[in-house]
Amino acid sequence: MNAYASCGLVSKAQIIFSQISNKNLVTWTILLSGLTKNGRFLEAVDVFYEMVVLEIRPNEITISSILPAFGKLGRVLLGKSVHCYWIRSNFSDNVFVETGFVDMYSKFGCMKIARNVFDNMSVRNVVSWNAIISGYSENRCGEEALRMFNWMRRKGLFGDIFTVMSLISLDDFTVGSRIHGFIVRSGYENDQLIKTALMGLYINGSFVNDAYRIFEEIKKKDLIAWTLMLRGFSKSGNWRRAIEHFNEMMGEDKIMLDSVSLITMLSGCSCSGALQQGRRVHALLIKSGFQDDIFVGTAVIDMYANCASMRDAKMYFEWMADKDVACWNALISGYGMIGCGNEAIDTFLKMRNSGLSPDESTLVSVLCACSHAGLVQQGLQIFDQMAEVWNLIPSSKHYACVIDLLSRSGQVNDAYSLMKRMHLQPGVEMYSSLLTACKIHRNFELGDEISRELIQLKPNDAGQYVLLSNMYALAGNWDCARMTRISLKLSNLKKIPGLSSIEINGEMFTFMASQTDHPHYLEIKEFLEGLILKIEAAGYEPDTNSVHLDVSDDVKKDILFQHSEKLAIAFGLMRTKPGTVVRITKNLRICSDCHTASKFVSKVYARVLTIKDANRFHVFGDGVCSCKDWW
DNA sequence: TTAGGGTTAG
Repeated sequence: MNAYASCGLVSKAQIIFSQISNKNLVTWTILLSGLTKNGRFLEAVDVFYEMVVLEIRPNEITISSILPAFGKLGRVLLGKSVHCYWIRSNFSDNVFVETGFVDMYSKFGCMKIARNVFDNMSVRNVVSWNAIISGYSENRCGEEALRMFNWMRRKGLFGDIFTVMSLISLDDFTVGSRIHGFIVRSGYENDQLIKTALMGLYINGSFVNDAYRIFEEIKKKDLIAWTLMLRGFSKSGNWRRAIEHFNEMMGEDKIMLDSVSLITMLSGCSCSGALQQGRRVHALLIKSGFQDDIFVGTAVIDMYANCASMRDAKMYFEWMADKDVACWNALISGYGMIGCGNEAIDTFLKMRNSGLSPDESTLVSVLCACSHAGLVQQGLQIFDQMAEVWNLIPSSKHYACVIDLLSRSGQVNDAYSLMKRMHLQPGVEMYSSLLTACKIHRNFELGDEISRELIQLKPNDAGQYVLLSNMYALAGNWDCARMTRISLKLSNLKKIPGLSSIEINGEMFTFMASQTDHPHYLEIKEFLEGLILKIEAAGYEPDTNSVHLDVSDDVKKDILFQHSEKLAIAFGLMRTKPGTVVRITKNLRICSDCHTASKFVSKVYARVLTIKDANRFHVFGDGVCSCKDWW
């Protein structure tokens, strides 16, 4: 049994176990440890219960084998009762069991208890130290993790590869560089797992090129390294590279895609709006047998929803045999983003009828959908029912949705007082909703008050300065607008540049405003000049109010015509056949002049345009937008 | 017969 279990053939071990007529504690324990060693925690807990029922009293070996299952499954009560049993039974000190408890409580997030067990241990080895260090690390107590690491070193223990992994997973760059020397001295620098973990550290810190350098150093790149690098390209918005990387990865021998790599690629397609690549991945996952995977399925629904293809999203959803809350959430938020508020609410009701209980994200998606569709009454009603009907305490995300809902409908004062009344710390997104609404509804007095609070709350956010400066500009208060711009420059904060992307024949093209060095700049410029003339003839007037700079109207127009959205629209019209949908993704919110221009383009060129911005979808057709100008 | 590590959606 042990031989089979040790090389991953637990089922064989189970067969032998069932054939043993005189089972004893040792045979039971081998089965148990075989299951936990192979990640079959649920079955391990079942076996443990069976032992309890049969009154087979576990010894220290049995207990140290089952504890990882409790930790991984979050079985807090069961874990605690076994801890009580251990104390009551007066077992002698055992480093395996005690370390197991430290690890288990760490996984429960109970660091105080974990530390207490650790402090009371009479013997500790490297594994015990690693358990407490990684516990602090996983529970985001970096300082404490480092303190324990230093204490361990003072005790004369060097630490091993697991110690290094815990410190890397602190995801703290300063720590990363501080322990680099330790990594080199320890000789683990060339370990593949360490390299992968370091890649993750770089990617999370947005140093994608550094991550790629490590990736290239890895001689035998495994699926995890490939997937992590894919996430790196995708997370940094380098979608062209992401798609190339994925294709390259599929060409590698001995690489078999798994659900994680598929989900990572689908998530990239979802963020970028790469529908054609998304469809390819959809076909690929069916070919590789992942059609019944509920995680992959949710990622497919999310991808189609984020590519404005709700028909495909719904089709996949209906086709899925097993659905959990996340699948429903993906569909609901899809309807919300595209402005189909009633469909979102309908789907929400259907989900409840199917017997599933909504979770926090469900309610965020539904409230957000109401906000996008301007369904004020329905949104407020759902918000009021949250606590009573679904036993969900509104989080700051829910408040943010409702504040947005009220603000946009013009009830800015109500929204402001709701924010002041709630028992949570107001977040930046709430202030942003209020400030944008103050701008739209020209409530400059409240806008001024809100902006003061906002700058105090988050003085280091460039976006807030821009918003504030834009509001001053709209109010004609150029002095304040200029001052705000100057303080932004002085503070050295960088605002995120607006980028618009479009996928043409599976290739991604990204544009930045006034980017004259773009390889397609000249042909786009020429096309765009003709486009502007055509839509002007149809009645388009450039909205120079969208340019928040104190310059002449001609310069303002020049700036407007170089917006990244317009460059992408022009490129899309140039490179796609008449009748096809032009799909664009923008990382920030669409500007109001580009919104107006898109409506005219859809009419003059008889094309459907979809623009996904940071907030929602705009579908332009025959001179109108699906958002009904509500955004 | 016993404990610990790198990748993933909403």
